[in-house]
Amino acid sequence: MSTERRRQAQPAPVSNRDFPDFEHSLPMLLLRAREAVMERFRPMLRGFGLTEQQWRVIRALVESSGMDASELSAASYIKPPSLSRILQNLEGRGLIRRRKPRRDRRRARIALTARGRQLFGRVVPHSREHYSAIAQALGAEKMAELYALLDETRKRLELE
Amino acid sequence: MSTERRRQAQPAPVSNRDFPDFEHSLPMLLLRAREAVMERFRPMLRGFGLTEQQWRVIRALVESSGMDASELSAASYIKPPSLSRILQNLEGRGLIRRRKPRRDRRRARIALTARGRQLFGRVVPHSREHYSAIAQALGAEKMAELYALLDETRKRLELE
DNA sequence: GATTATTCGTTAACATGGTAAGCATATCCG
DNA sequence: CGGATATGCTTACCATGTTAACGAATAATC
Repeated sequence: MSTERRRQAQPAPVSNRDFPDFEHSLPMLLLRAREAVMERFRPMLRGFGLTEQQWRVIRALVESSGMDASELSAASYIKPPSLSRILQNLEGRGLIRRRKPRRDRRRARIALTARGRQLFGRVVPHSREHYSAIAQALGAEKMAELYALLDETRKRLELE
Repeated sequence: MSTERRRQAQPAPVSNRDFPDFEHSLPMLLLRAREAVMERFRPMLRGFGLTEQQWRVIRALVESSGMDASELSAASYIKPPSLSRILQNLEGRGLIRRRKPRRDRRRARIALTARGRQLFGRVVPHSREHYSAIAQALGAEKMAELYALLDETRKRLELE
């Protein structure tokens, strides 16, 4: 870091006080932190032919043996239009299955196939490793703090 | 939940312990927190015909009167391919300008036009309002904690 | 019970994310 | 010098994000 010239007088060029510096805006910090985490997962998932979002869908499905598309959308935090495309993809690959309940034929019950569960089982150990590495890099304490803060942040901002 | 057959012999249905619940994985928490914040900004930006990313680019440019595309990419946290398209868009609307330095004609100097700066000026007050609302909802204290934690998280995870 | 309003999922249209490859220009180095 | 390498940006391709509108099916209202 030999270049030290960027630290000049700068008569405060427009951006100032209660408008946070670009580098320090909350959305930016959240984005960068998330990117730092995901950089570790993506290559691994890609090795299994999965995107981050496809993996989110599979994970959500594992925990409940079948849900409506709406529930799945909420659980995976993927909006219906995106989810719709993702499900087409996963169905085409035989990882999930869609059924139409007779009583309400607007809905679609989504469930993992055996193939889907099997893939999940193959990915989990790798995922686990990354989580461990992250937990170790951060320390259990800061990790817990961060979790709590993020959750409260979301709660306080969502309702209002 | 009348169907109880999925709980068969299966050597522990894979998902458990040190593999965090889906709802509580770090990437998920970061994503949801960020979404809670951005939900407030997007409609406002949309009112000015801007996407979140276009706004990031403009903000980055305001703070420095001209940068190379690479610097801009790093500053706005948008990868070169996306940035390239965004710049075409903004240039077409007369919000930014591109110039080719003579000494290195691979590079591209990007700068805001007067029109671009003007738009920035019109958006800032609204952006400020949202930031205030967020700061108020969270409280200055938690806000500071969160900033520090996020920044440290990123640092610890990026290098390794 | 026919009309209206809601709901659920999908498609459409445009913009971005992510990876790989392309192309031009600069730089290295024998 | 001149060919091999590296750099800066763009294109290409596929997947997803975001908003709006659509279509089928159900629920609500009179």
